[in-house]
Amino acid sequence: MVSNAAVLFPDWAYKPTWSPGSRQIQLWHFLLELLGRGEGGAIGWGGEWGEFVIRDPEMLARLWGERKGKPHMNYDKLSRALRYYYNKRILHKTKGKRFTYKFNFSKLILVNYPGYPPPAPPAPPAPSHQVIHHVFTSS
DNA sequence: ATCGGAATGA
DNA sequence: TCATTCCGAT
Repeated sequence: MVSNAAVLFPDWAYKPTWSPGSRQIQLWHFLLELLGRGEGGAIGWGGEWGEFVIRDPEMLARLWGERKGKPHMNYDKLSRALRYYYNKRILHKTKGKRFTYKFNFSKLILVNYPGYPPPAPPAPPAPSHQVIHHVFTSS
């Protein structure tokens, strides 16, 4: 079966909030949750890596509203929250494609890690003799 | 549909 | 800080 790629993050990727003890589920966590679940109707992965399509905007809003205890949530308001992710570089819009957005996975981890370096170092890179190195300058 | 300012809440 | 709400502009 063509399974959805499970997108799992290490614990520390799930951003602790500024207010300890009152952590709230974040929208992008919720989206990943549905996406990873292959929840069917409301949302699904798109063509490119990290791209997703909202098939049923109002349904998604309903689910999000239930999770947050906001019965009057709708797509207009949910999408405003998505737009705030643009500056944070968590998401961007796939222009020209209706209801289609794309995760910036590489940024997600960094942006949400409270103070590098990570306590648990990732797998040590195994550089081959043939290396294509791309240097990213941090902002 | 999509964008982003502004006020407000938790 | 991350939304929620409202809304005028594109």
